[in-house]
Amino acid sequence: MIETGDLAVPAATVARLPHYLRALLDLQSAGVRTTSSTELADVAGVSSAQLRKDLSYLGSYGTRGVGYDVASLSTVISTALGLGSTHRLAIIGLGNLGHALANYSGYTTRGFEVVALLDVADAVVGTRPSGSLAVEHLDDLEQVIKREAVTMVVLATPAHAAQSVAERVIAAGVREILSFSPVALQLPDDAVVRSVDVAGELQILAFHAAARTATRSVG
Amino acid sequence: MIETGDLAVPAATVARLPHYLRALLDLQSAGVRTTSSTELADVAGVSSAQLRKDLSYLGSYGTRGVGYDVASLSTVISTALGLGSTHRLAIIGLGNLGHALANYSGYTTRGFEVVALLDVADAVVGTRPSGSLAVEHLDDLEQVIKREAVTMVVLATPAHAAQSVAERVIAAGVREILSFSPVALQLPDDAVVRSVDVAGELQILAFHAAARTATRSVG
DNA sequence: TAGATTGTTAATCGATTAACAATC
DNA sequence: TAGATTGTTAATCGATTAACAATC
Repeated sequence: MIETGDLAVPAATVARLPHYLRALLDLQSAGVRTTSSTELADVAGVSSAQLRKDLSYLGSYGTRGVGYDVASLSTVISTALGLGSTHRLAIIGLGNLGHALANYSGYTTRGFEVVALLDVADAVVGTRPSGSLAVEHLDDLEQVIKREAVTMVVLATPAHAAQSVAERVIAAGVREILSFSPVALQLPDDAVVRSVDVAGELQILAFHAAARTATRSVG
Repeated sequence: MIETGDLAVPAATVARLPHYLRALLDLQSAGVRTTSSTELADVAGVSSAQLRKDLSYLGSYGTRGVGYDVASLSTVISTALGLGSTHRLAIIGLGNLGHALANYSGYTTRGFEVVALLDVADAVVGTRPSGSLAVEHLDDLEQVIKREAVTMVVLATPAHAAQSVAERVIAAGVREILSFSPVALQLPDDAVVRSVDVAGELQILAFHAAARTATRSVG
């Protein structure tokens, strides 16, 4: 359960809210004005029971017998997700992945803005990987976070650097980190870290592939 | 529960096995030969009770009073994850992200090999984004999958193309897909899809940030 | 009113935690 | 033997599902 002033939302529900928002925006751009829990759940890839249960944690925004207004429900979810205010991102580490993340168009669209890029390599510092922002040196991390009022950090450094960089980020007052390093960061409890581990995801798929083979040859 | 010939492993446990493997390899390269559930759990970022419970699904590979042999436990987990055989990957969509994924060094190392790159853009087909492999045209998807004996696909296309490309991938006999498109793919039950949604992860962080603010201002 | 669909309750299921007997 | 640490059992907790009363 993640407690907000007025709401208490299970972590599993929070993790699905972005899917619902995406599904609503898809429906909206397809011209759909009103939807049902069945339709929306279908687009989002969950069961209608789960969708209704999840939405119930946010309040009661549907109309019995009718369904949900697409536009207003997306506002409700956007607001719950804190996308009203803009989140200012710094991307740390501009290797392959950091470079791609700097050029990713996904956040600029809604609620997120990349305001700083940082790295340690002389070859990279000073360049403009996304055209606009120039990469600054990691030595200046604390100043840059303060100057740009950074509220979230995307960590795309090599694994061996992730822990120490994360500590500096936290010390500088940032609490939200999205890490692409496959290491468990040891940080204070009030830090929120989400991790994306591409190799790990592939290994999970490999487990399923192995299970399929083993099951087929036995059963 | 994911059933293998001899094992039944909960999905939540499977999702943590890559962390354990990573932690073991870290310990190994630090020269540690024997570890305990406490130490390993610490490095992997879980509780020791959870680690022991998870490992128990794979069998009984520790020694009471002593701990676990780092090298042999990593073999056990590697094998369970199906990393003994090599998995042949095709990356579809070579925009920003696909380009970064093609150059990612993480998989080449262990059990995974990128054997094909596919895209639709004339400007990209024929180029060699990672130096070696040339990008082929998506029209030839089925042939390429057969020719290269592709077993897993990494989907990095724009969202609107993801569903139809995924259907072709499945029809061509591939069952494991790692998708970077933030859409719920509607596929047969025997397909295994893992999704990575960067914007979604940021939104989850934003929820936590909003919760923090709301709680602080109330409590 | 009759039909549709929400929001909620209760039942089920799965995952986590804690504690300890087994055993090196 | 005494100390350490696993593997497992039982208790708790959280998440999902199903069913339906409320209500548009």
